[in-house]
Amino acid sequence: MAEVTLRDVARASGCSVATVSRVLAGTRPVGAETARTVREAAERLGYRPNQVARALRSRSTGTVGLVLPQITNPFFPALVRELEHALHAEGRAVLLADCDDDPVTEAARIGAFLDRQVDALLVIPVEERASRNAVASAVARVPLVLLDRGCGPGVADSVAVDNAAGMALVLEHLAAMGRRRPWFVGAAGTASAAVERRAAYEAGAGVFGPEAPRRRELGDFSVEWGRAAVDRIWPSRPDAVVCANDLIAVGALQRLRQLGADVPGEVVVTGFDDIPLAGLADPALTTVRQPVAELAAEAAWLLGRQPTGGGPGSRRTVRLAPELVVRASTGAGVAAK
Amino acid sequence: MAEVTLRDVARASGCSVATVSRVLAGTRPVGAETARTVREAAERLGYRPNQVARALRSRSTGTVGLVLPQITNPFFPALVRELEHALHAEGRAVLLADCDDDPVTEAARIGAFLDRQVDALLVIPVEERASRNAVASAVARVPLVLLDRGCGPGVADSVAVDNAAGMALVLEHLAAMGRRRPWFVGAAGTASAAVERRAAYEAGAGVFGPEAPRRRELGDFSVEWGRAAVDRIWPSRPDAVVCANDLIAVGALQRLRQLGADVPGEVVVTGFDDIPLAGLADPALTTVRQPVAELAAEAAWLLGRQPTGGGPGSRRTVRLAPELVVRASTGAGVAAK
DNA sequence: ACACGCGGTGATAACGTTTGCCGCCAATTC
DNA sequence: GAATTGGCGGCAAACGTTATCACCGCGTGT
Repeated sequence: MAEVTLRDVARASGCSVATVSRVLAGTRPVGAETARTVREAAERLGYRPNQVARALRSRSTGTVGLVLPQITNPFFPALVRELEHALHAEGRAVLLADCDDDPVTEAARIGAFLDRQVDALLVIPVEERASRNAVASAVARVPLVLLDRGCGPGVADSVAVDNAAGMALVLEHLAAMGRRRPWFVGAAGTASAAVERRAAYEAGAGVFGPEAPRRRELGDFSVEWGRAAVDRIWPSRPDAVVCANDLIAVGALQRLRQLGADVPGEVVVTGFDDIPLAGLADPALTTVRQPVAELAAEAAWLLGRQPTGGGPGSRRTVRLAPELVVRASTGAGVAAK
Repeated sequence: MAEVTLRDVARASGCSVATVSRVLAGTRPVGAETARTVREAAERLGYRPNQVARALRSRSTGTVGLVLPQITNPFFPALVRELEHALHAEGRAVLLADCDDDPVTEAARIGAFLDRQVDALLVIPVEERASRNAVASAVARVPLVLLDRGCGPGVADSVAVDNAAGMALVLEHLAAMGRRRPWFVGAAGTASAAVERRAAYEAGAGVFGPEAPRRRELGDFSVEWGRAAVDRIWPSRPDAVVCANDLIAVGALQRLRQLGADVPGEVVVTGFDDIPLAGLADPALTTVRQPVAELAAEAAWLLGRQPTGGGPGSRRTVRLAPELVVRASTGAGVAAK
């Protein structure tokens, strides 16, 4: 009932440890008859290879560390799920670290994972600047890919949604619906999603007139901020509120309804990410869906094909195309009402 | 730049590997002067102990496997967060497995974790019956505690919220608000949360009259079911809809509003769990808050104090008290309106 | 016939730690 | 002054695997 080791199987099948290892790992050709005997003995004894010993010898743990800012951020669970599945499909296990949105904790967790000899790291950095050092030093030791958020240019490979394209989809949709006075509610700070989305708004809002790009309020990525922002912009009567993510949009929606505004008649609202909450809001939120499964698959793939501690020469940046999901908050089904 | 090992530190500090190991691990008294030299050398070379080697030798990986049905279930992220923090505080890393609500996957993941020599397992079982075998066989090899859901009596230690007490709080609240015709919308199936909550409703609804315990509809734990259930029960005009979890309640709330019902005036709605969504619903949902942090702390503690592969003698079952969170869906602040 | 190659196998040395055991030297005890 | 501690430190054996090397026998090419 204790631990069955290679030795035990070897003894039971009358051959050497080396041979047993070889037949079980299929690492080198071995006699058909011997193979059968060995496999049978292994089966009979219920042999399970000790992954720790295997890892020590082969210098590969079959483990990747997943480091993220806050698992409670509703965008992440779906991503984590897809990553877990993608990695498990390759036989790799996932070590999880929740950083509590703190760069110091993040650095500590990355270090701990390195000590545990993870084969690779998947990092969703907490911050653009504050995370850079930890990421940069980790990148020298294992394959690492950045997810969802960047960390400065040339630091590591990264895969994320094309925020600019997503925002462009939103603006295009608004223009097509005849909206004229959009207002942007975004997030301050240096996180790449925040920066890219507000830059894209500024770049694309010109079609609504020269003043449009300047109509923006910056706070953080929270429901509370969405509510507060509406209080500040509502007096100037926008006919569209473009939010930098779904949480902000949900807050905006709530406050607008409290103020008696007609959504989507008088003013429409859009989000970004398409978290589960978006479809549940009332009215359901028009938003930009991130291709979560593809993001995960791409990240996992990149991780595999990356030289350990590769030089700074060839950083890849993958940007995946998002998709506009039109729901009631911009008038879908309004005609039928 | 490569791997700095104990040997290197030993060479650099002019003493043996054994001594270095001892000063770094503090496992045995060692000369003050030697200790200083060694520590200095270790620091200078940037020595980091190889956890894999350590694990192989000491037969402890400092790793626990966390196995859950679906990370995308909005109740879990908060729990995962607390567990990760609690375990990390003890220096243990967390391997994560998402089972996609499938008992077969669950068994596979548990097996994989065992092969990886996890020190312990934390399992939120997918199903009461289907998960039993995998859990029972794992329990023989490592400390294991069941979380949130049970898995049959005597299989393993478990910690969960006191569902009966939570439901009692709800019924008490409804009675105090003068409600007379409650209706229960729950989940069929054998998951312990489903069973216990509906049993508690049946047991406690007697105060609303002899018919009350029988006024129930059973489906699953989803928003869609919440919507559908309302369509079935609304014709008989309940003045309270008691839901088995927040997702159901959110669906019910949506449908009731679509049907033009006045919530909370005409009919009140309650949920269970207090997921983030609950506070965001409109009207905000009265619900039963699970003590997530305490659940996690208790589970982590139990895990530590459990003999490896302990006999079936002494299974502990911890039930933590929930808390009623009263919000607008049962009329909080209504008087002020 | 001889050398050569090659499929199949066994010993054995790693991988980087922890730890049991033994020996050394100084300090204490009779 | 010799014997007995007891604190410190080194040697070497594990932990369970994989990888390297050598070996053995047999078929093949010249």
